[in-house]
Amino acid sequence: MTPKPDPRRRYHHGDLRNALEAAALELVAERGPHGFTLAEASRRAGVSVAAPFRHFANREALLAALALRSFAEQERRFADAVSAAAEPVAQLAAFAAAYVQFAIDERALFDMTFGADIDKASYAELEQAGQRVLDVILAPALRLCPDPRAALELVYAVGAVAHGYAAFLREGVLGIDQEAGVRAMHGAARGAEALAEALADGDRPMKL
Amino acid sequence: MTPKPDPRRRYHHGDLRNALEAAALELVAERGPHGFTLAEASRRAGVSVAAPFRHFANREALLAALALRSFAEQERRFADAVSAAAEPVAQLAAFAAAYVQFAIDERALFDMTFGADIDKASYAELEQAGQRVLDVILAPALRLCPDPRAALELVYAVGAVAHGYAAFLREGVLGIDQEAGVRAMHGAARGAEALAEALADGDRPMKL
DNA sequence: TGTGCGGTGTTAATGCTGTTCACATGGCAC
DNA sequence: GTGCCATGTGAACAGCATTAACACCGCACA
Repeated sequence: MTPKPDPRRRYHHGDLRNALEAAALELVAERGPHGFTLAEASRRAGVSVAAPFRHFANREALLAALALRSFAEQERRFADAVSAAAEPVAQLAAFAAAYVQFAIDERALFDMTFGADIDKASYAELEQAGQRVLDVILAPALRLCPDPRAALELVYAVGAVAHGYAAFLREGVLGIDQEAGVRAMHGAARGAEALAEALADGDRPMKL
Repeated sequence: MTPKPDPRRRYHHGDLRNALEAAALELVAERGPHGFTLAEASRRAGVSVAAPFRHFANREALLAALALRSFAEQERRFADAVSAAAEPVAQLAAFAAAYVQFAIDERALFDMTFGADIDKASYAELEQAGQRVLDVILAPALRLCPDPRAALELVYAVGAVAHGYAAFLREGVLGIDQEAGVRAMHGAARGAEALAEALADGDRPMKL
């Protein structure tokens, strides 16, 4: 046998950090958002249960690292989606649709960012990364609402409707079949359009 | 010492089920959504760690019971809020505001219903109770959209924006001060109005 | 007024978890 | 070639959910 038919057999794993993150995502995908266990991830990576602590301060730190990756991936995807549309309203709708699409395609990654066991206050970078995700639609919002304060409100409104549909979909509120996903994407996109047109400057402010 | 300076000292607690639920809510309020532990709740109720299993099949069942209480309380509150408004659009806005208000006032209860460790599929009553919460705005939605299918879409859209703001607030995305809560309520209410007017029949369907 | 049964509690034990510690290994800089 | 340091190991600990066997005691029934 060559010395390493399986890289995990070596005393030094070589890429344990990534292996652990991958195993964690696997576990979340298989067992749900709380099915992740340091011990099980270690087992899958072929190392002892103490090994992860050389790479992460604790269990939460591993989850935080994954949440960071999730936000980065979201930012990338949503920026692509936004830049594929021309008009601000369409850009906001594209963002909302992409948000729901991400929750479908990368359910495990999506689950890391909300409701995971992460005390966000302990990870300042996480908050910033989360904000950057919403910053993706700041430019189109500003084209609709030149007042920065109003634009920010539009950003949050569109983010809220997108996140709401994604959360409903994830919880099965809209059903568990594939069509539920399609309805969620359409609903989110249509909701974003409605909010954009209602909150855009030039329209009358809503009564009360 | 008298035999029972503390009612919890008796061999039979008398109201352990409720005591455990109360302790669980206390723990979630103190330590966050995942700070709940059967063992700690038992300690606070003054019983052994095995006692809870006389009242709940397992840890998840206790959480499910609380989620059920949460949905019931939501239904009650939201129905009140809706019936306090006259016009359908205002009713939807009142629902959204009340939704966020609930997330503020009863954070622990709110946390039980989303992202808790409950496998909803195992608790059919939970799904029904969750649906009933949204049914609260079915009547006003039907007044705006006589077509039941369109009305349901409006229900989900308003629910999504309300839930999105509540989730953002809970995660600190909108800030952690009291004013963030106010902004979330206003945003949710305004978003609900915008969605209601955009999706109401008689208006032109959104382009695309 | 006794009596026994069932619901509700206890103790003890199991196996899993996160975390820490002292120690082992081995690749890389010198 | 040698020694250092990052990265691994194994053993240990405490806390957790869960189960099983046993203890208590109030209430229905005689």
